[in-house]
Amino acid sequence: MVSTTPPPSGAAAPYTHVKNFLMEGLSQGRWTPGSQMPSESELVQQFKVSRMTVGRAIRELQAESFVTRVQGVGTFAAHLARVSSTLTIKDLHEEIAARGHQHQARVVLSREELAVEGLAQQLGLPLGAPVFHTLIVHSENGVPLQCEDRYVNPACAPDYLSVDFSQTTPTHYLLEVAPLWEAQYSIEAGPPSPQEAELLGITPQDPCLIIVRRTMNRDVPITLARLVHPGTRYQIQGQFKP
Amino acid sequence: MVSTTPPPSGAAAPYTHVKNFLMEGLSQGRWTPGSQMPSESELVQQFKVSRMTVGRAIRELQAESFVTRVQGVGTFAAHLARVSSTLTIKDLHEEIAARGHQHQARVVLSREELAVEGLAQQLGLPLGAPVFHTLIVHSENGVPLQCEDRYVNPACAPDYLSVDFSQTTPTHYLLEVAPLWEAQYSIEAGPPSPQEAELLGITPQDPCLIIVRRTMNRDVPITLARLVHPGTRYQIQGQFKP
DNA sequence: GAAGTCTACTTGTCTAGACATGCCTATGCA
DNA sequence: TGCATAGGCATGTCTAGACAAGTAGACTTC
Repeated sequence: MVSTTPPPSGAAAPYTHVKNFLMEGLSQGRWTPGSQMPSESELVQQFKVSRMTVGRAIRELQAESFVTRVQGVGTFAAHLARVSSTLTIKDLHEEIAARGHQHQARVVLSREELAVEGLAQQLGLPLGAPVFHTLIVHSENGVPLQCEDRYVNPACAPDYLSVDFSQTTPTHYLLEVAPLWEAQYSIEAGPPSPQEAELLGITPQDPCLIIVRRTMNRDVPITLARLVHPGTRYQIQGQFKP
Repeated sequence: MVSTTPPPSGAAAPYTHVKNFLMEGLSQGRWTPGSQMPSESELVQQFKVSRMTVGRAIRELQAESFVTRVQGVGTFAAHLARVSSTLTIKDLHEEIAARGHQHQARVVLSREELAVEGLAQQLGLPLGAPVFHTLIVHSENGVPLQCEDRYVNPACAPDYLSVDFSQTTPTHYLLEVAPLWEAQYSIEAGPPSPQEAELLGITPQDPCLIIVRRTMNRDVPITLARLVHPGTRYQIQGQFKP
């Protein structure tokens, strides 16, 4: 028993053994969606571990929504019919930096404006209230990648207009001001506006990937952003699990 | 006896108290990203609970990526600079049904083909191996919404071609055959092919939202799908938290 | 001064048992 | 037959202590 090499599979923590056993069974259809899975005490006997250990394995599967549990009844294989899943969006600056490329930001516009009707509603402000408005073009190695048209609630970031956005991104700054938030987004394909086309160096006929995102901190809207990307130069990539 | 029973007025489990305390501090900037947070033993003393209880609270925050932990060093407020987050994709059929609308599927093509080079590689099959190929147009109340061009690994779904896809969707069927999977995707904006334009009733100049998705079950590729949506009629919506 | 060693602290994990809560069913009584 | 109750079982949660493993700083030795 003088094994110097820690075997990655054999010497794993007991709770991962239980978890893997359950995951395997789920992936092989051993427990079909909705059917009852082994109880904690059965797994305790089978794996010769304590109930806390089994409980942790199952609870993690529950958090990943592979199983559902009902107190007093049991644990059941989850219905995975819905394809709702998680996928990932990265901050543009980091994405470019991760590729080892140069990120440039050109601030086209940065001023205070008065909110018109739809905007005021989206930001939860009265009609005609002052809002901050920036328009920034982000480039990778000199090639325009994103046109960022953003409105910001002044109450959440009073110093927003005095930030040098050629050094940092609005997203990054706003994350510091309000670190925790939720966002609603929509992703669609469409043509750029004439101004956006000019800023991105494309024609108004070129298809663009457009993300509209509204960010809120505890029901208080922080910012509303329209991100326009040339379809030929940008795509969202990632992976997800059910 | 006094300490074990949670007071009926407090009503929440102790580990949620700890978790809420930490969450509040994070949301109020009490611990800035990267700074060290209280150790488990400090929280044990502060909340007068056992280490398991504190550990569970912190571990859940870690799973939600609010904190990062390093063995032997401590727990730290996570850098939320990356906007990597979860967003949701729903099954098209359910999405339409949820709106109370009618979903129709027209099977344009359903046959076995021989894999050409790029396709064979993507599906992990030898060159010239048989693959299943379907081309289906999905409509909402008669309006084409999606052109689904899909290749399927026959080993994973031998009966794929005999399924009536005017009744169910390939996604739904494949979920039953192989309930657990991972997927890689890319989302981009681009023009449709001439055939896709005709099937969708649009012109080849209209911008489209194109999702390319490869689904795998434990490194075994199941299916490769190209989903083309008219930009004016379809958008991905959802919400996420950091 | 550089290299190795010791120690304190932190997270990672497990145990064995306990009480509480919720659900189902069998039993007993009217 | 109808209803109330008591078990049985499953999950939900907590405790107090234990050992392992990794890190950083202080200390000792060369």
